Amino acid sequence: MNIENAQVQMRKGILEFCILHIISRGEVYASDMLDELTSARIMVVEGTLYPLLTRLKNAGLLDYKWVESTSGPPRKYYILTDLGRTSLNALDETWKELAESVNLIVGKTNQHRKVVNEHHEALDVDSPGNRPNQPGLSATDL
Amino acid sequence: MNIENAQVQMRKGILEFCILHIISRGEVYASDMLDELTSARIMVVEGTLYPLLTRLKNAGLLDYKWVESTSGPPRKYYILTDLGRTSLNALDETWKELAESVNLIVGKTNQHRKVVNEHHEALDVDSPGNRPNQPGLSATDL
DNA sequence: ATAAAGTACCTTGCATAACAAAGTACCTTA
DNA sequence: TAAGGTACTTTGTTATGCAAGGTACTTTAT
Repeated sequence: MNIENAQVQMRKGILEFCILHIISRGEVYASDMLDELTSARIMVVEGTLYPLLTRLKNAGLLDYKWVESTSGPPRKYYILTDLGRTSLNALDETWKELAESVNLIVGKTNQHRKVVNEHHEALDVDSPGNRPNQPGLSATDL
Repeated sequence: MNIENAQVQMRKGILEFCILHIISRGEVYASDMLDELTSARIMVVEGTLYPLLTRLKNAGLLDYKWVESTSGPPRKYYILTDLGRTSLNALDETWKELAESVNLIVGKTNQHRKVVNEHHEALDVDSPGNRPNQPGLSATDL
């Protein structure tokens, strides 16, 4: 396990959520989705996206229709079903809660760092006083 | 695939990140971690946590020492290695970027909903005018 | 003593999912 | 008609979450 792996893991869970969001705004096909995900700096490849779309279709969250293209093979344009819309609302909640949970834990760490830092400053007779703008220690990090 | 599955997926990626954060604040053993994760409403079971700790240890991000307990079997107290600390900093960045990416996509959907809604209102001759505080449509959702 | 309950850590087997890579098929252009 | 582009699909590998069951140590109740 390396750090890149962990970063990949972190992105994994939210993919489905993002896909549903993108489709919720109107009919799109796979390349449209890849474009938008890329522009949001979420890197996804075809081998991930297509099976995911198939799973969501089989789960009844998506539907699609074939549309002829003027420049290439026909495309599968996806839309959300009613179930897909309901699920997306639920996932909106889940995302909010998840972000809250993580920020709670990260915030607690920053709080801890701050306390430790103040303790060290109190013991440090050579301390020049306040040290504003130290990385990771400002109140806005909470 | 059901909606619960998607919610589980969403939580998956951030587990490692949260564990590293908790350990970064000082020596803890598994039950301490489970308590904190639970209080942050992140549900994890032993069968998930122990293998994860072993993986992080083998990857060189964690170290541990056995400590006798006054009320039960000995405990493994974990600490971060230097590599673990470096990795945590990288994951802090990753989390920030991920949250930004997701909020970008969710925000775009809310923007879209707003436009669609305004369009419908403009066509709706029976419209009583502004409809403040409609769910999911306020500016603060962005 | 000894059984029962509590605590802590570990392992096995299964299901899911991301991804790389290779494949199929259709369309346009040279 | 061959080459290149676009779009969708499939296969095999790997990682991982988790349920369930296991080992081992300690305390408490009988």
